[in-house]
Amino acid sequence: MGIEERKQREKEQMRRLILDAARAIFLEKGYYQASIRTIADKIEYSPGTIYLYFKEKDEIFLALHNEAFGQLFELMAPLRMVEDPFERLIAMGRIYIDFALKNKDLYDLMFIMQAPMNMLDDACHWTEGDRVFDYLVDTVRQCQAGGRMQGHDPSTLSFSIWSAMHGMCALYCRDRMMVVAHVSDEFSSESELLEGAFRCYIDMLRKL
Amino acid sequence: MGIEERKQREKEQMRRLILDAARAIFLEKGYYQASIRTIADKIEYSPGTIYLYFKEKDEIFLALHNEAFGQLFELMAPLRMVEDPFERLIAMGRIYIDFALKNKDLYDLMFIMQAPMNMLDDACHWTEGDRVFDYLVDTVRQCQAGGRMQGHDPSTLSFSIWSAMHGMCALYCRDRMMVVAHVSDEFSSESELLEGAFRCYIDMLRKL
DNA sequence: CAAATAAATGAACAGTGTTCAGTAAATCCA
DNA sequence: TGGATTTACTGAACACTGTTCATTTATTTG
Repeated sequence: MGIEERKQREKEQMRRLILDAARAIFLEKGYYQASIRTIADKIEYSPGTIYLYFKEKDEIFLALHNEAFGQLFELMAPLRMVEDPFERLIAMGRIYIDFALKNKDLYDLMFIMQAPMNMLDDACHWTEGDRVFDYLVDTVRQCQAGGRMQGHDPSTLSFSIWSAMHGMCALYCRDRMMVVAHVSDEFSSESELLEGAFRCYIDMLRKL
Repeated sequence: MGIEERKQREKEQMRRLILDAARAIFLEKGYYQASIRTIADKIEYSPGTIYLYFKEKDEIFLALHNEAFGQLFELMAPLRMVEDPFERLIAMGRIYIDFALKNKDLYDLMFIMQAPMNMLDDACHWTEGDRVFDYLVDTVRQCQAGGRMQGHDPSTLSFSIWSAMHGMCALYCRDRMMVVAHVSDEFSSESELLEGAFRCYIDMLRKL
């Protein structure tokens, strides 16, 4: 009898229901407004019920964090079509920054917030992060095999590249870009500055 | 009569008392543990009193944020001694990263946390940030005057450089460095990776 | 010394994450 | 089908949060 299977399915549906509500509130009003009670209200269950599906609030946000990585992976999938590794590296950076620009809060959740990290610092193994980073290291290695960016440890260089990309995105997410004179918090000028800084960096990589 | 002056002085002393307690708790147990009540407990006043000296919690943390910038400025003062602008640029980066490494939570407060920014997004003028950034732009301009890093808008290039530095520090502060294989959250290996990535970046700047 | 001003209090409000005894529904077994 | 058992859900309660404000205490002024 498929009773066990149906229960499993219902459990999964309930998790989905909670996650969808949590994501909606999170994206609309931010992490702190996305309280257990507001999530419970939205799905018309009592607060206690949520704890039957998630051990704690941050576990919900780890799940959302993982989903968001899924989105980013999908956006990066077309990179396989780019044959030249250096061109692929550039395209990868562009996709990364573009994702941050268009999904500020998801980017924040993935790479800035402490919440999801608190959930996995026991095992100390950040699977989603590893996956993106490994792909980056691979690409960097291929660039080096093609004669570019010689004389640097690929992991270290990859981290350096990632840092440069993340730095821009993090300053954007956390509203630190207004120090640059011609940017006064307007989206278009912010994204222009990011584009400009990205071009600077690519120019550096090209000459390395 | 100096009664007004004494009152002013006492008011200032009380602010100091609150800020010192807040900083101590913040550095020991983090932002959320540094609640109004724990601060009030530490200085042996009632919670309500704190609101006679600060409009809201984040105003306390803006003050701490400003103090922290004071610290960073002091560390950067010796840069005036470095004559060659490019050497100065490198030294500046080193001081910046070193500050983040040794003052994780202060760096976080200065460049990552939303708290202090919430206090000034009306005026939209981040004085402390401007000051560091302007100094950076100046240095970059001097480098360009000396023939280095030609063909880039100094502001944009400066932002790009700052981003690269901030990226490393932010990934460090928010525990995203464990994706790099030979780093397993140990301080020494983290700081070694930061040093390595910094050297990579300097190498890039040199060739630009 | 009394009146007026200033400073400090702590209870109260509305919110938070989380727990858990109690209730309601679904399932199992005779 | 009917009663026992397991599962799902509830919502009050706990200990906390930032913030406000009537009340009390202390200081200064006339």
